[in-house]
Amino acid sequence: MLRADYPGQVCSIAKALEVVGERWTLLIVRDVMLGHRRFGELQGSLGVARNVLSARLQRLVEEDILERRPYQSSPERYEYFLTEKGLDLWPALVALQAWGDRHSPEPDGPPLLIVHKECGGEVSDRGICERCGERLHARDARALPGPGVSGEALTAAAHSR
Amino acid sequence: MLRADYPGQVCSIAKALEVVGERWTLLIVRDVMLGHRRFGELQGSLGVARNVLSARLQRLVEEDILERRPYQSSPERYEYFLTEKGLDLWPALVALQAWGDRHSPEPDGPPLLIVHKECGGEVSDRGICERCGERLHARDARALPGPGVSGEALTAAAHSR
DNA sequence: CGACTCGGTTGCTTGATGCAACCTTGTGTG
DNA sequence: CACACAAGGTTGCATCAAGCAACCGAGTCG
Repeated sequence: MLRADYPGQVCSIAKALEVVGERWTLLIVRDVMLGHRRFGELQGSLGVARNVLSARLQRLVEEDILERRPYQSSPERYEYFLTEKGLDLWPALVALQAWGDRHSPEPDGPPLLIVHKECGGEVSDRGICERCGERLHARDARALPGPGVSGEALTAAAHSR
Repeated sequence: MLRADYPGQVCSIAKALEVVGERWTLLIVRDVMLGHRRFGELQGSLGVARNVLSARLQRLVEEDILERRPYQSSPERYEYFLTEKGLDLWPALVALQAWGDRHSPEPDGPPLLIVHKECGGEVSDRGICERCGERLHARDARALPGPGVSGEALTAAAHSR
């Protein structure tokens, strides 16, 4: 997506999409949620062009969705973490994932399962635990490889390629 | 957003964004949910370029998110309606709107309130009625101008500019 | 007969994206 | 010491999508 400003729109969806509606942005957020924190890791996992990734990360930090923290000095190297604002995107991502699972399903089932950390129940499209009924937030849930994920993809993920 | 294909991604979020992640697409879906059904109406409301709107509508119809129905013949004129697949995007839109409201609020409050048709209760970011607790779908809810919408915007909306 | 409406399409310009090469700071190897 | 390699970018260039204005075709209105 282009750097999207939607002039004249009063709508909050438009405002949200101005930030997270650019191409790659939501996928970057998802990847950070899944534990990818470093530039190279994100680049390899997403296959996005490096300059574009660089621009998106900068914008996400500016918008206070990601935080950039050094994990070593000399040479300085950085990791990206989600802020509270970034973590708050979780329900939207869960809803999108559920929509994708429902309407263009993998033959063997969903590639990624989201489960409630505490009770192990599956999480619904509304971000609510199907087992215990609790209304969850990003930190309450964990993603597991689902039945639809292929062997090679798993291996690739294990090597965090 | 560009016509986004995210090669090599197994993720359902990526699959969802391939379709609805293009620039303008989600805003078009939102607009149709709000009752804008015709080409000119959508174009005026969104301010999107006509060729882009045309391309998006075509793609949305191909993807079975919208349905194109004639409402008169000679000359043939068409309206766009959401399919079930399109209506299923509602939870994602609600989540995005809630995120926008929370993290870049209008000074006077949200521009658009979503309420449960039956009981009039406000709808949470999870698409659940705050009053009666029911888990809602697109057809169960209605959007009302909220406190944050300015007088002129209301007038403009009334004239469906 | 000319102006207007609706729902587009066409052509041109601008700007974002994809790709490969390069840079900088530092470590490991022979 | 020279060389290769790693991480995290930046730069330059080609391509493709978006924005804009003009046009089109079928039909209605005055």
